[in-house]
Amino acid sequence: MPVTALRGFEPRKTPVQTRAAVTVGAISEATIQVLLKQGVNRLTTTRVAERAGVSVGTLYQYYPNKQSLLFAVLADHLDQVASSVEAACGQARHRPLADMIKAVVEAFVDAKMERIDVSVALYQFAADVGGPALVKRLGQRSRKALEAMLETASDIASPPERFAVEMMFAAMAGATRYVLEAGASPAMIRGLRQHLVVLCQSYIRAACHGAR
Amino acid sequence: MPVTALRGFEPRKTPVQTRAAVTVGAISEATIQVLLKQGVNRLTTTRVAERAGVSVGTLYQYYPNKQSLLFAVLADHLDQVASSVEAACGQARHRPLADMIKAVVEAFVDAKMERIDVSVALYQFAADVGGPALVKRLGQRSRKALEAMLETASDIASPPERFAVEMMFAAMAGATRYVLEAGASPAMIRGLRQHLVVLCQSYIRAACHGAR
Amino acid sequence: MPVTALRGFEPRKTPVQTRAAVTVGAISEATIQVLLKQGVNRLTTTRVAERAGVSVGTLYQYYPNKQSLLFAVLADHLDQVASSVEAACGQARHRPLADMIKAVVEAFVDAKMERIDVSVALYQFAADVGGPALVKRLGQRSRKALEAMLETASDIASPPERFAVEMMFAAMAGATRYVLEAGASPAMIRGLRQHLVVLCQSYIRAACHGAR
Amino acid sequence: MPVTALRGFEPRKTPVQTRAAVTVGAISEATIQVLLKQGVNRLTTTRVAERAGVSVGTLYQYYPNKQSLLFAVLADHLDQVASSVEAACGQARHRPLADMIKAVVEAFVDAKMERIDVSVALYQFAADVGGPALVKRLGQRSRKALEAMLETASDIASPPERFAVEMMFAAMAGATRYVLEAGASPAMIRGLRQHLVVLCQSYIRAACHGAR
DNA sequence: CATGAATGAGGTTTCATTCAT
DNA sequence: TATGAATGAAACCTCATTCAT
Repeated sequence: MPVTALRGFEPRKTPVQTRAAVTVGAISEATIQVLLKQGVNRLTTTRVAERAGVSVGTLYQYYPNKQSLLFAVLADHLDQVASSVEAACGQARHRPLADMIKAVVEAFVDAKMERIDVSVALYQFAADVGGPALVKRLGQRSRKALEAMLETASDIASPPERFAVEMMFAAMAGATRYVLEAGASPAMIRGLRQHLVVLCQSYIRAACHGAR
Repeated sequence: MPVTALRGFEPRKTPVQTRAAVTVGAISEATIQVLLKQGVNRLTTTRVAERAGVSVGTLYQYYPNKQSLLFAVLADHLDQVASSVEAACGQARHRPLADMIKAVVEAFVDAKMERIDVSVALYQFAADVGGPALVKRLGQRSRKALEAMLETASDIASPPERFAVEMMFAAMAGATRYVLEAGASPAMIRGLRQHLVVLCQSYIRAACHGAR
Repeated sequence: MPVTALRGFEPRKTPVQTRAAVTVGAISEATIQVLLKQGVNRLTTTRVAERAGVSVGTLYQYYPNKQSLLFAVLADHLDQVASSVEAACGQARHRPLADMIKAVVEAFVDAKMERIDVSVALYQFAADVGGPALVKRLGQRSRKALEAMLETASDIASPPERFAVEMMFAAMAGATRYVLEAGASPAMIRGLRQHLVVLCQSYIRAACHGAR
Repeated sequence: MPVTALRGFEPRKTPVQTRAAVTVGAISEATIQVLLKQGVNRLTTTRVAERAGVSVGTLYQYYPNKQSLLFAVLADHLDQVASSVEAACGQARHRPLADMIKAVVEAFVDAKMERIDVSVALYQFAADVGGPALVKRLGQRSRKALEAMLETASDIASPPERFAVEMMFAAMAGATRYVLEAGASPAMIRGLRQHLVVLCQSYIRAACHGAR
């Protein structure tokens, strides 16, 4: 499904030359800036180009249309999150289950919170731009990393079933979104981080028992 | 805070005459129809009016702008969900914790799934229209109902803290959204329903222990 | 020219019954209020009716269209001004020229200033509504009164020619408009009143000499 | 005060390329054409663009909204008038008072009459568009030029006070407007030109005496 | 007579995208 | 290759006016 759902969003050309890479970076950053300062509704290609210091024409050299631009920015962000999760999974191998979950959940939350404003801003257009499909892709990537990690847990007989891992991810991502969109105070974010650990730990433990 | 966040979305006038009430209903229904058949991007006030069999002018007699129309539809939906949750909380009083959670989670999921298409469609514009604030409000309402119910649980010493209840709701709502947006198959929805029960039960149990 | 220019602006029916007269008065007053509080661009028939405490339908019972309403309000105002000028002309008969002019100019300015806000507000739509023709009519009326008065001046051989009288009126009305639209301070209005007397006196005196 | 009153009417960008300059000129001219042929009420941005041979979008590249377009046209016209007055003031230096006044008044009237249709048409919307503030600015500019000229009059002891100069301008502009809006015949315009000279001469002479 | 819901043409404005320079 | 002027479809929204109740 992602394959079709995501078609047509890829950027137009890969920046091989340095100048091009700089331009693409500037456009990407400008998109986020405009999004933060003006909101989705005032996010226009012209404004992005202006802020990036290039002309609209140039923007369209790198992105075939507006959607592809937004898609790229969102994909970038989710990529970073996925990488964080994968890294955490890699480092937590062979440790007890509780430690594993803690490490992964905290990595996820921290990755999201590193730039709270951006995370929140991206929710605004995710739906328009293939966001769900991208998130699903992120979910799959994370699930695989989680599964690989859980295989190595030092204190469980059998790992939880695939669906449970996906559920855990869904709960983690969903609850985070909920809290962020509710206008997260720093205290709430701390609370989220702690409670999400407990939530995921207890769920996965229950899911392992159930799987026996 | 919702108070300010939601300002300006209220409908324009309350229909006093019968004819007017019919009109408002038709517009509301038409909005959902257009949303389902054409998607958010093709949802224009003109099209909605057309489908409702009234003129645009009439639409604007009842809704000051497009946002307020979408807001009303979303608010309606969330209201129904909140009512389901509250009803379930009311009926599950004085039962053991596990039963309570099961009842509430299933009520929530079932309310969302009653019209899956609508639920999914609403996510598309929720962010534009004060959705987060509305969802937060729904969260508060549900939390209160949950707390009142949990007070009466027959098998726990002390109820979980407020934040835990909110977390549970966040996880429930967030995971549901994730699954729905991923393009839920009937099998997945069944899985969601079952697993969400386990997830919430184990989390709340853990949260109660932690609270001791 | 006024005859054709003004056709179609007359109100629909003359209020013979008391209730009707009250309604018409309320609508008229409401028009001015809306004009003052919301500006020409927000002056709609619905809003006027609302403020007047009647329904739009009722408004249209008395005025065939929006223009006729505005026309009536403007005509009313100009009528009051014309009456003031005529009264002043009547009272100043058989006095020396300078006194005459003084009396008339002051009557004119005072009539305009009695409700400065209204005077200024009316300029806003005068052009759309046959204002110039109405003003011309006012000019003719005033000219006749002035001529009749000047005939009786105790200290001039021959009265000024018709055109000169009209010019005087034009200068008086025009300068007043200029000052009001420039955002008249009380000091400026006092200045206007005094200087306009001098201006008209010296002009008419010159015009009489020239006429000899 | 004009500074604030005029805010928001400035054009959007200055044409740098030749093509752009041509476009702006065409739009400006088209505005006048539409105004003359169709009247204010039928003056729409779409029609103006059409007549100018460009798309609406192009119009909005140069003028942020309809008002700013009308404002620009009005400002242009008033600028020409002001320039005429200034030029006349410059040329009439060191001449006797009567000559000065004659020169200035005739310059003013002639500037206005050069394109009577345009002058009259502009009155139609001046009020909506910051006209009064603009006219006030014109008044100030003219007053300064007049004062500088009057300083050099060969036959008066002391120049008239500031307010008198402003009054003269107000009377001149106001009377002209009155005559034009009354539907000036050529004969009336000749009359206006002559009488306005007398009016201003006699008034200023009186004002100088009064100032002694 | 009064009401006010309904009408719908038409106005203003935006913005993704193109293409001549 | 970069530029940015131009495009124009299409969106939102208003408001004078009518007419069934």
